[in-house]
Amino acid sequence: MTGRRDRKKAATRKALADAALELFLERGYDNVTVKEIAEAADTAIATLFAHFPAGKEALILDDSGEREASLTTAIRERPQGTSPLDALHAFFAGRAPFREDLPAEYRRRMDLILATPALWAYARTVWIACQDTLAALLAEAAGVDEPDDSLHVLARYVLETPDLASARPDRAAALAEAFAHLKRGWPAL
Amino acid sequence: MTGRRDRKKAATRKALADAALELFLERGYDNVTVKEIAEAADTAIATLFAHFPAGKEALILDDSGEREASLTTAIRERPQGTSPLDALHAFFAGRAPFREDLPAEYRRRMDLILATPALWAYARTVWIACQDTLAALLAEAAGVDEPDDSLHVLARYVLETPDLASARPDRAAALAEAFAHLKRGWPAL
DNA sequence: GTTAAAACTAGAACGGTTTCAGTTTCGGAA
DNA sequence: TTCCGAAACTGAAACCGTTCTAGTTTTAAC
Repeated sequence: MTGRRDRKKAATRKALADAALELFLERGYDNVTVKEIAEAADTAIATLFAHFPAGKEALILDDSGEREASLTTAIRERPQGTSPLDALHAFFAGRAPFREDLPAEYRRRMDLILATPALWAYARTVWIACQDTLAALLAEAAGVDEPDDSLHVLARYVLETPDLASARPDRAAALAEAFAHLKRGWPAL
Repeated sequence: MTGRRDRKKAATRKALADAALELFLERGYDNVTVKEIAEAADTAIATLFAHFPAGKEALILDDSGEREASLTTAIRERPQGTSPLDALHAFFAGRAPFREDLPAEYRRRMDLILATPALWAYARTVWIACQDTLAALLAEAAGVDEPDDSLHVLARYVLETPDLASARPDRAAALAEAFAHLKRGWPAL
């Protein structure tokens, strides 16, 4: 399953992502070209795009379903007596950029993303892409078969909230405010 | 004020926008290059970007503050006894892509936008850019001095709703559903 | 009529992305 | 062990949107 080939492939991918992060942190996202990244990782540009077909942004914001998985656990394994919306609030409040006490490594990375419009926009689209999954999870939590319009709307608002709250002076307060209103708007959850 | 120079400038701009729309409708947004558009309008590529610095998408989605103005009237001049949220609901329900009985000219254009991810995404960002304006309008309607987190959240959710509702099978129903929940979530409005 | 600003121009350059044809590397079947 | 085919990788070319540059034309104002 994990032969030499797969190990080498993973190594190439990691070399690319590492080189990209280092260069971005050093000189800023917009001042680094994919050619430089490929050279730093000692690969061809075509190889870079073979590993990250979603483009330059994906070098930093590697998705691979990790988001959907974390959302799923956040809802499915929430403490008893906790509403799905409270679980989601806690989920986001415990992550960057809302949680403050994170290792410097994470923080620098998040600061880069927050400071780079292209990266922040891409991060948002990756979260929004979870809308169907989240709507299904909410339906499950509500004991409904299929998510209807109402749950899709809620899922979208929830996933939009981090982007929105991050732009406010007090991010955590804005996040809490948003979830408070969502709870009022969807009292059944 | 409107001398020959301004008239010619406006003509050039219109020639570019017209050529773009015609070519896009004919062959699809992604199958038309800016070079072709410039040639069809008999201008240089540099001229195209001088008129539409926001890029290729702006050839179709010309902004120029028209959106903010229409939002402002929708809220300020709403019928007495109508809540701001009802006014916004009516505002969006009366526009493409929610209103169905529009001239074929508008419809083809909107179908193009809906069918082209780049255009649809750009349209969304232009609407989202009205967030501060809408938050201020909501504050004004609520008799508050400055919009707080709560109103900024609401403004964002409202502006996000058309994009969201358009992706649902019954657009108008999804729009209504979303506004119903927003009204519950912000009962003061 | 002169002048200066503004519109326009052609062409080069840049950066992200795709494509292509060809090479190397490896896993698995024979 | 050998050999075959798939997969990773490569360099180079091409494409497209966008910006830049240096220079030309047009027009408004004095």
